Amino acid sequence: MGNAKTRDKRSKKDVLDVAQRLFHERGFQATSVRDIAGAMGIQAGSLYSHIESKDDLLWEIASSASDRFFEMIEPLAASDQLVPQKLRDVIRGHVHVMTEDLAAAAVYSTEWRHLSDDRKKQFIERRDRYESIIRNLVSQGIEQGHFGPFDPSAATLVILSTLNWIYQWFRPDGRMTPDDLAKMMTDFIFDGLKRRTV
Amino acid sequence: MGNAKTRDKRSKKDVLDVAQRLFHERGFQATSVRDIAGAMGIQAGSLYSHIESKDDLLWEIASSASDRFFEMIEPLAASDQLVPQKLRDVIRGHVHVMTEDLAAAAVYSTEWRHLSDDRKKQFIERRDRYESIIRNLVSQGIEQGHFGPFDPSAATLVILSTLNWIYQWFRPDGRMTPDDLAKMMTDFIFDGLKRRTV
DNA sequence: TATGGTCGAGCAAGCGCTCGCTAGGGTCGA
DNA sequence: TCGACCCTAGCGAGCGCTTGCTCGACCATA
Repeated sequence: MGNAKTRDKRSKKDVLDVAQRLFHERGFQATSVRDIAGAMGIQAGSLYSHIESKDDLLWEIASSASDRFFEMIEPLAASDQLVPQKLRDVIRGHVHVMTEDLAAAAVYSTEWRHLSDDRKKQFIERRDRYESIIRNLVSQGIEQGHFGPFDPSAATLVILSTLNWIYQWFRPDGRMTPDDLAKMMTDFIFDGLKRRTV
Repeated sequence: MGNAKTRDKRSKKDVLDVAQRLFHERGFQATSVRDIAGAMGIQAGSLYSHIESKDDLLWEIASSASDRFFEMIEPLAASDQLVPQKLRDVIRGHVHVMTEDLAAAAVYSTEWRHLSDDRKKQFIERRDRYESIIRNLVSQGIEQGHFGPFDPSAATLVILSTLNWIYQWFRPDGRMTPDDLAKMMTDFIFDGLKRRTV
């Protein structure tokens, strides 16, 4: 019937945006395709002119988030900075990738586990590769005497814990900017809570 | 009493144990009552001589986990230790409550959001009260000059991020014991990654 | 004999997804 | 310039299946 609204071009990207917002708010399993369609003002069946399946939706959101983390980390890890500075840059980069799209960050951090088995496997492999880049930095930092004598794997997981929970509490309209958050995260991870009597 | 499998008395506790294990493994929404019953070797309908509803199950798991955190923190916060020592004790206590029951920890950390609206509200209130006890310790530590000049709210959330992600990666059969983990967590949160040249 | 746990059939609602169909816009040959 | 054509985005009915939950019948134990 062609009023103004229906004439707006809807693309796959629109579906992805709505879907990741709802996946963030309610979780993947608790979001039906009717919910997604409803939030776009169309019928459930109509979604399928844009997408193949609900699982594809989750996959595209999760894997493109994964891509963004790699695009961020690879140049930083390959730079000729000292190891502690590289790690600082990576932490700042990770915070920025997350805060730029909190909904995607939520999918990347938790909703991926509802992927189909083979895609889940792929996702985990990629995520482990990302993790190992950070673990290498931590290991090198320990070997070079910059960092204390931690277990590199555990230390890496603790760092990523801190970073991956951000989507749970950070609100872009709060009093902290992403830059504030990134600075705080690096300070905290490097120096901890204690006052330094430098 | 009972010798064979079917002769064992099944209690509500058995259902809760199985349910929280599955909620941990697959998430609340992805676990059907038939899954729970199946894992116990009975039919779905039979579950309902033990429980009222699936929502009740989630509520009892989440709120009894919440209880355990309060039972741990209240005496510690009321002790006459110095503030930094209190916070160390609380961190260690939090790690132990989590590692003693990782499945319950998972429900406490993430699955609570599938509670019905009024119960969710109750849960959040309690969790916020727990959080505020920690925030008070952090604030006092900052005022007394033990800790650096952080925003107490943000610092508290960062601490809890680290702690609440534990259920995602800690495995009780791994090479770290809960005690190792607790020690590492306090060291990390207090001193950060950097080597101290004390 | 009374009771509490279990079975298994079954209900209404919701799920992901498919289907035949159509309105409207763009393209193009005559 | 105009009709014939296709394509895209959407409708809405509905399929096969699963969901949380109910209920009468059954039966071993106390």
